[in-house]
Amino acid sequence: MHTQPAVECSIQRTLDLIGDRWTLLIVRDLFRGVRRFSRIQEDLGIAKNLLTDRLGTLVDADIVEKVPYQERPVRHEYRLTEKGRALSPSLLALMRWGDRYVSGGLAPTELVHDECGTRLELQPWCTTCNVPVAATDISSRPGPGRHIGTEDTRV
Amino acid sequence: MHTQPAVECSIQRTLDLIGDRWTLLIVRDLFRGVRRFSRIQEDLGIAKNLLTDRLGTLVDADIVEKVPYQERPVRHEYRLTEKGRALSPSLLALMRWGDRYVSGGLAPTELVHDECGTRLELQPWCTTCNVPVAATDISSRPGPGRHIGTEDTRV
DNA sequence: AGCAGTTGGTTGAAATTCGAAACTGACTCA
DNA sequence: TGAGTCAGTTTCGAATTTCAACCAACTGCT
Repeated sequence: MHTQPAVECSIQRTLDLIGDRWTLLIVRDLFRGVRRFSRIQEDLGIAKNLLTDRLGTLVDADIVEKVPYQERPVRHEYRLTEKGRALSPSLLALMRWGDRYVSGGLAPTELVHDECGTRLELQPWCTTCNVPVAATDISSRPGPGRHIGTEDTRV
Repeated sequence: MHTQPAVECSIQRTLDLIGDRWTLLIVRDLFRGVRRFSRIQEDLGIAKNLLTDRLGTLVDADIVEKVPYQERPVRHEYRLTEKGRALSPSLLALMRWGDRYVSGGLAPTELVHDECGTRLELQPWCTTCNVPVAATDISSRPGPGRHIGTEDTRV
């Protein structure tokens, strides 16, 4: 069996993995098609040794894969795996929050649905009631991945 | 007029503000009702000087407010503002990602709609087509908050 | 063949940030 | 009076990050 991290919170587990100052920005660049070491490095202004380190962590975590795009010399680019692409809702949520509260409501970049051009929103959505759910209408309860502890807390 | 940050990306602006190792965990604790300095400190295991610093940043950014909960001695607790509560989709997205990819599909904690108990999901949703949108069906374009630069890139 | 240029790094020092523990000050309660 | 709590501040050694230089493999140009 594959061992679970000790901490009993998926937010914390996630942030332990990708919650430093650079990692999500690297993932954002990969989403935008910036996939090569040197392009990412100059785009972000990150130190090269840190980029080496962070990309290694992402590859180890199976969020990113290193694929050769040419032989002689062998050069690689970094691509998001399915696990990495699954971070898109998180990035979109952070982006929409920034649009609204840091960029003063004026989005520098809009994300749109390919097929129809509609700007995308991201809301917790109740599939039963078919309504958007506000933060104040959310409760939490222990789920199947809980090993110990019982407390029911409000979100 | 209120000055915009120099960087032309709401993800980066957001992460510059709250993208360090502790800040989102502090916000998560506030969502969970852990609101006092000492409770947050022992819950997270964060050094007290850092907690002082991060809470100060959050208050300055109007994400958190410091409200007295008693006189003699004056003691304060930290509460999320509306801006802070608006981070719930981001936290939910990170949590669902962690549930799926770090916790092996077994959520330690489930977030549910108060009124009906349905577990909440978070997906980019196209309000025109009324369908969930996958990462591969998203494009980006410059929005009204863009000052310079023009590139249209794929997400 | 010789040489500059590109890519994707590694190495090592300096600056910055972090963490643990000690200390403070205002107050309570016995 | 004395012990305890809460919300910090200060201090200092340790860890992390940054910055710059260096390197190796290969290219294309002359």
